Amino acid sequence: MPMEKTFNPAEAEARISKLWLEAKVGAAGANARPGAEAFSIMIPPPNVTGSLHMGHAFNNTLQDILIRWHRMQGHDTLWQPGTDHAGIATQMVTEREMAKAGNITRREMGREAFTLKVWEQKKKSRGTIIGQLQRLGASCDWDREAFTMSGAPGAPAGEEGNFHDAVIKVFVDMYNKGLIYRGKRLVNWDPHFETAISDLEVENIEVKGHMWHFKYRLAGGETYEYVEKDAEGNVTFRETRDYISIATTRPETMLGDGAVAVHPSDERYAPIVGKMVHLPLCDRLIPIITDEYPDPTFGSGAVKITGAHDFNDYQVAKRAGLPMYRLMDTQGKMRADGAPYEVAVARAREIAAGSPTDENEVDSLNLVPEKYRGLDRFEARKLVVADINAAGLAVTVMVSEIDPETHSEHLRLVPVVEDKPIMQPHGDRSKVVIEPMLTDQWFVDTAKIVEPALEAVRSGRTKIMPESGEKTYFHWLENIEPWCISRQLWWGHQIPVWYGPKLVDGQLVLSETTSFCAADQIAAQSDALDYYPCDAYLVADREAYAKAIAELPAKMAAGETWSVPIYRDPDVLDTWFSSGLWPIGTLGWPEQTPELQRYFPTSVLVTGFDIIFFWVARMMMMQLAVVDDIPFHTVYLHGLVRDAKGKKMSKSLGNVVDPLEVIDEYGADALRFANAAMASLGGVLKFDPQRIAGYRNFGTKLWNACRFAEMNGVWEGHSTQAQAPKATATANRWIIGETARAASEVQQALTEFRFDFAADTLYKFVWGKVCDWYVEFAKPLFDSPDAAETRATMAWVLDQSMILLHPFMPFLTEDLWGQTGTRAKLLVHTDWPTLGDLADAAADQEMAFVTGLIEEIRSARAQVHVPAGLKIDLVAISLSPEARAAWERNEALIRRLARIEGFSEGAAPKGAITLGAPGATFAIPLAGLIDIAEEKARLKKSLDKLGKEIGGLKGRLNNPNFAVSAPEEVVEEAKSNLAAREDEAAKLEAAMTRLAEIG
RNA sequence: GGGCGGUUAGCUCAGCGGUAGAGCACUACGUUGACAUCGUAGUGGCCACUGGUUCGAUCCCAGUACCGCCCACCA
Repeated sequence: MPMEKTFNPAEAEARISKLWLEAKVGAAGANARPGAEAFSIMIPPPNVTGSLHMGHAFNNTLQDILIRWHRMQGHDTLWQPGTDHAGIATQMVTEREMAKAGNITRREMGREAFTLKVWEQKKKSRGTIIGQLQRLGASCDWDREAFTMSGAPGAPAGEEGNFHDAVIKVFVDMYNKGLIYRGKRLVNWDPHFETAISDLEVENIEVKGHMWHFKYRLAGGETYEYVEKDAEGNVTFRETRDYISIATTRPETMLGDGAVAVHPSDERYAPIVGKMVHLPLCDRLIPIITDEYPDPTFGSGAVKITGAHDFNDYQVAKRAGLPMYRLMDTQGKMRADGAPYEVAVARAREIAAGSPTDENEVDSLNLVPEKYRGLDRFEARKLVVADINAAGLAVTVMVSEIDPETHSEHLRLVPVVEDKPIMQPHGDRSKVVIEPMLTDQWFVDTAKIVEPALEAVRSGRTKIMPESGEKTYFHWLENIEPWCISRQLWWGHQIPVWYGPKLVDGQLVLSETTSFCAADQIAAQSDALDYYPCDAYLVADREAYAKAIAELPAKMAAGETWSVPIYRDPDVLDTWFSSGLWPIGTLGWPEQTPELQRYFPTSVLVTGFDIIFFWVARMMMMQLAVVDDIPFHTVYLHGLVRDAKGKKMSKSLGNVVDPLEVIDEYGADALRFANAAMASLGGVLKFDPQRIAGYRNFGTKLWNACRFAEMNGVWEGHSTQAQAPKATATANRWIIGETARAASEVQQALTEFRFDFAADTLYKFVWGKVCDWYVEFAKPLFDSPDAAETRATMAWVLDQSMILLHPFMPFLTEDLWGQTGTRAKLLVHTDWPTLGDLADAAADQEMAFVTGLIEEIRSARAQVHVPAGLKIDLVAISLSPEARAAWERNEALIRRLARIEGFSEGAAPKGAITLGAPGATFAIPLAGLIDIAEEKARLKKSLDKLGKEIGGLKGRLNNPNFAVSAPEEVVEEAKSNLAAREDEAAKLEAAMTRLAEIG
């Protein structure tokens, strides 16, 4: 059956995809030579939140190119696929879907039932993602598909695996090594999801804010002289004050202030340091303290200190030993729990006066006055400002106003409220304002594990490219902060820690807790049994635990038999804690599997620039901490895919491009080739559909070259040949050399991860060399004695084209492969060529003469408007022996491609166009056809260009310093260049003279 | 505020010491034993600016301007 006129992606992709899947072409080790080196890539696992976007298509195209390239080279390859449970994001998507469907909420449903819902979401999204990857042509080992929560308790059937075991084991090991700790710290709190998040999950966004100025009055009605001086020490302002002025952008937090801080060197406030001020609206006194933190030149120089709601204040409060009163609940509302305000504030006064307390009591005290309790933090802000203004405690300024009715001017005091852009932290998922919140959380002590991760890159054991990524990596790791890994979510790996009452000197202390970190509940209970002098039993949660503990003393007193309750930490781990283990976890660790031995450390990680801290740095730290080895040898970082104008693709802008739609319209190969061509190092990747269309056309071009070959019997009896055929015809020798050159350039480019160079090389070779020239050369050769050799050459050249293009355009090339000759193997498993240098200098030179001459003739014809269909004559004015030989061997070709009728040798006729070629001068007699003026213009243009070049070369050669300083070969090159240009110019001058004779 | 990158043809980008490149777009013409998803020929650049190094700079160095991205606690 003859070939179709064009490649049909829709039909072929489905057919070939099925073929590959059934043959398991991507299985680990498929097509590996015995004893072959390993090459492995772990897919960056997509989140099971939905479907893949263009960034994924780009990222996975590059990985597939690498994997296919290595697999064809006979290496032992593994491309490990899988997905990420993506805790917060997937929980969010599931809740949103539930809300859309009008179902009950997560809390109404309960943890266990909700988790099952998320597993359903996972299943759905996973199916979409795998389908998309397969449509893109990704040749992963699909039988090894992994999931970051496989094997977790409560996982439905079909979700077996041991990733969960690996995660838990790492946690337990790190806990035992003291690399993980729990503590009450100020963390970024997301009031929407009601969970802590890490620093990296916070986006600072500039918003319009305000700065308010409040007066905190000195206790006991005291006053002081407030004096401002200029740089020379001259007094510029002086007044008697009974207050200190503070500024804030977050007035509602003043309810939790523990002090006012001033810089120790700030003379303005020296008289009142150590004194107490009234905290407005709160019936509390707080001290004026000194700390290095306040900047005396900013605002009033005095800062209110709210240790529980600001990261700077937290540090100051810790240094000064101030109590940190938490004001808000998990939803960012002003607290409404605990004792009435009067009771709480009375206790706070006692504590301020020196009454002993502890962290837990301070946290339990609700110092929010009754009228603000339960208000949203932004509502509370408005009310606090209004109340302060009403109390006359706002710093004010005198303004003059014109009464609109009486037109009389009068002065009025108004509170100072500055409009001020402020950087406000937002949750990267929830988009709500993040609240610094004092809570108990788990942390990885990153300082203890960061050094090997830095060293591995410094020493080059792991290479990050481009180099700028390396700098970013160092900068972040050198300034690493503790990593908060606990999340108050339901979807994720539950922290393997159980709590029970503490034993001090053999005595149970019910008010305190101790922890048991163990791989599972049975192990935890066993640890508890070893620890307690009695039995221990598991209770459902913290509330049940508190109830059981409360009942214990009575039981003990009554002499009943009793045992202690323990409960499990309800929190789950940050998603990145588990994705941080992706390289070893997917290979079966902690089991010492053959795959782990074979494919770890992995060869390359291909991922986006944006994820270097979240994932790359953490994988480095975690793998080195857990198995004491680097996770990958090379990290290839790429930019983010944007729309054609460089705008970020977002649903709200409506410029999101779905990769499946692109594949439907242009085919997967066109998208893939465009991705490769765009993959220059660094920068933004602009997605332009026109470019995709261009590469679709490129595929058609190759297709039609193969179709042309088919029409000429090239494929009859053809079977795959690794070695180039022996050829005598110049064109055949030339294209064989060009093919080998392209192959080695592609090899070099891919070795250096220059996908763009590789794509460019292939495009230019297939279109510019094979289709533009070789196919044309072959036409006359098919009618010559060299026909058989030409068929063999063309078959070989096109085979090589398919092989070299296969990693980039797998569907089209596999389809062609199957339609063209007898194939021992699928193309996906065909040997990658190692051709060496097959260039034939003589053939190259001769073909350069031929193509040059043809282009000259065509150009001349077009410029003097010779009708395209008209055949013309050619006269050789002079021919060197080499040029004569080249002419004679290629006459048929040149005649055909340049539309030449008669050929003669002799003197240049009058009224002719003159053309130069290496070692030869030709003329086209066009009496009657030629437009003298136009031809003169053409010659003049050429002469002008030559003149410029000759001028430049002469200038250089006449510069005495050039000959002295420049390398000899550069000088020689300039000389021979000059000679060639001058020769050419002389020919054109002669032509000009002849032209002048007739016109 | 700190760090990193960019500025080359109308657009998107390569190049990076020795005569400026590609694709797309544009213009003209379409004859050829595959291809109109095509062919042939063309138009189009003070390589951001200012200095320096060099025989020679788009390329190296310094500075300036503008544009990105990342990080950052000025209340």
